[in-house]
Parts: sequence; structure tokens; C-alpha cells
Amino acid sequence: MISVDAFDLKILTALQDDGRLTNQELAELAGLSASQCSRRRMRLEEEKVISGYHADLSSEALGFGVIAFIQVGLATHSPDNSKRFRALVNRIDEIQEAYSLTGDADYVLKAVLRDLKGLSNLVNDVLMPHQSVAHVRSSIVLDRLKESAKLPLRDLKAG
Amino acid sequence: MISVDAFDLKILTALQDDGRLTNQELAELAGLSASQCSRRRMRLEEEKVISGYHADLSSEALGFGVIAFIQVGLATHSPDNSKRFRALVNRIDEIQEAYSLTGDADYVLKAVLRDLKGLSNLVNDVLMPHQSVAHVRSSIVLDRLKESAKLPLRDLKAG
DNA sequence: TAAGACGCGCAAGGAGCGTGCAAACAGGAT
DNA sequence: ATCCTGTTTGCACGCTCCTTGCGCGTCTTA
Repeated sequence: MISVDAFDLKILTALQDDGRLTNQELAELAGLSASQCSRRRMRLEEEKVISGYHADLSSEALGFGVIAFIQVGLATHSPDNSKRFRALVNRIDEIQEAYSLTGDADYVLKAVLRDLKGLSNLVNDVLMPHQSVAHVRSSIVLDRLKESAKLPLRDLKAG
Repeated sequence: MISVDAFDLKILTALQDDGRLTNQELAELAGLSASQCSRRRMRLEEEKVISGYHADLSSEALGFGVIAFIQVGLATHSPDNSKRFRALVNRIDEIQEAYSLTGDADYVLKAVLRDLKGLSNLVNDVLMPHQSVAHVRSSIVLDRLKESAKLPLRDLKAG
């Protein structure tokens, strides 16, 4: 079983905020030596508690003006059809997130696009015509209050 | 104006995949020298094209078993009420993402929780009783097909 | 064509990394 | 209490990597 103690939690919290912290900076934050942080970080990476590091890019600076949530209902719920839909979703880079949900829609997708034309193209020319898809309803994001992938480690008990 | 050329795009794409790449690795991928990659990376950081670096933690490994999308309708649409709601959202760490949307709901939130008790607590004890909130509807994520924050830089023109 | 600005690679000094090692510590059995 | 064993720690050191100064080539503008 994976065990994560209080030092690990400090390291994880810090790296969640800044993924390029050096072991020495980590050492100060965690109250440990740099070598020990290096060792712990390697362990956490090997155990896949840390699954990766990513640069966060500014969608505004790079000209992505539209974010949309797209609710999708499948034509049938056969395993084959789900498989086809998943394959479709996987090869569309504009779709950042995709989930199957409880409630009315089968799937919800979050997509980033350059403009409304991009959204129209995705919805009308890619999703709608696909054999696996029955209906599609999209909502455009008006304002982003918060957008991160940080886990709330705050109250996690060591163990 | 921010200008991003083909080299920058290669660097951004690479760092989006692995935020801890060394300048030398970056140099190989971009076909540039390490020093030049260092300079370009610093420029992209200063210009906020790269807004940060983050470690990606495994929610499974750390015991977060529930992801939910929560649609929220506000009691009134006064500026004051919106402000109150935004402040509430901001101080709840379990809420990773929050957007205001076109369509029926005013806001949609994405929350990560330890278990269903955590979700119940958030919805029934925190969101519902809040003065700014009129109604709440939550959907639980059954399956994650895709979850990233990568921008589709693939077809971006340099300029 | 001359002059300035820009972007490049190279080199070197300095910072950061990770492994070996011995000391400190924790916990169970006697 | 005391010993024994396995784990975790900090330090030292060789090695890699980072970043800045520098000189060169190229492109633009007057």
C-alpha cells in the first residue's frame, strides 16, 4: 500500500503549486534536507502518486477565446457504440476533459477553441454527424471563476 | 504584442507534456541550443504565455474517490449576490473549476471529494444553505475518459 | 552599402542533483 | 531496561545542468 506521511504531504502540496521547485527549495518548505526531498520525490513519482508535471499555458495569450461544455447523448448504449465514441473523443485535441455522468446526459465534454467557428465546426461537423452520437447540447463559458487541477490535500491525514 | 514562433511552439508543446524537461532535452526536441531554450523559456514565462508549472497528483492514490459536476442557480442576479457566491467558491478547495455558463444554470462547478459523504456535505451543508444560492443539482462522474489542461497547439500558426 | 538590431551557439562559472555512507531513530523481543 | 534490526536522516562529493557574457552571422532600414 502507498504510504504518504506529513513530509510527503508538504512536498506534494508544494509541487502542486509549483512543479519546478528545486529540491533545495522543497527542503526549506518541508523542513528536510535537499537529498531527502530528492529521494522522496523519486519515490512519489515511481509510486505514481505524482503522475506528471505540466506547464500551464495561457489560453488568452495563445488565442483560444472559447471554452464550452458539451453534453452528449449516445445513439445506443451498446459497448460497441461507447467504444466508438471514446475513440472519437480521444483523437480530438480540442476536447480537454470528457466524463460519463449520472443524470440526463451520457457524457459531458469540455472543449477549448479558438473562436465560435471552431465550436460550430466541432459540434456540427464532427460530433453531430458521428454515428455513435444521438444528441448534443453545448453551453459556452462566459466567465472562469476558478480553473485548476489541485487536489485539496489540506486536511489529509498522514498514513 | 506577444509573438510566438515555431520554436516557441515546440517548446510550449513539449513543456505542456512534461513540465520538468531540462533545457538540454528541450534543445533536442526543438532543434536549438540549450542556452537559447533557457532564454526563450524565460521570455515565455515573463510574458505569461507560460503561467506556471504544476505537479499532477493521482486522485486515486491519495484517496479522492468522487468527482462531481454541480450546477448552481443563484437566488438573485444582483452584483452583490454574484460577489458573495464567487467568494464562497474561492474559499472551497474541493472546487477545482468554476464557470458561469450560457444555458439554464448560472454556474457549473467541478469538485473533487473523498467520498459521497464529502459531496453530501458540500452540497447540503455548504452550498444549499448559502444565501446567494437558490438551487443546486449535482451529477457524479462515473468514468473519466480524458482529463487534461493541454491546449491544442498542433495547428497554431507562428506569429 | 553601412549601421543597427536581433537571434544564434559556445564556453565557463556557479547552482542543483542524486548516490554512498555513517549516525540517529523507532519498534519489537527478550 | 536493553539489545537488535530495519528505516530515515544529513552530509559530502562527483556529475549534470543552468544561465550569462561574448562574438558571429543575418535581416532590416536608412
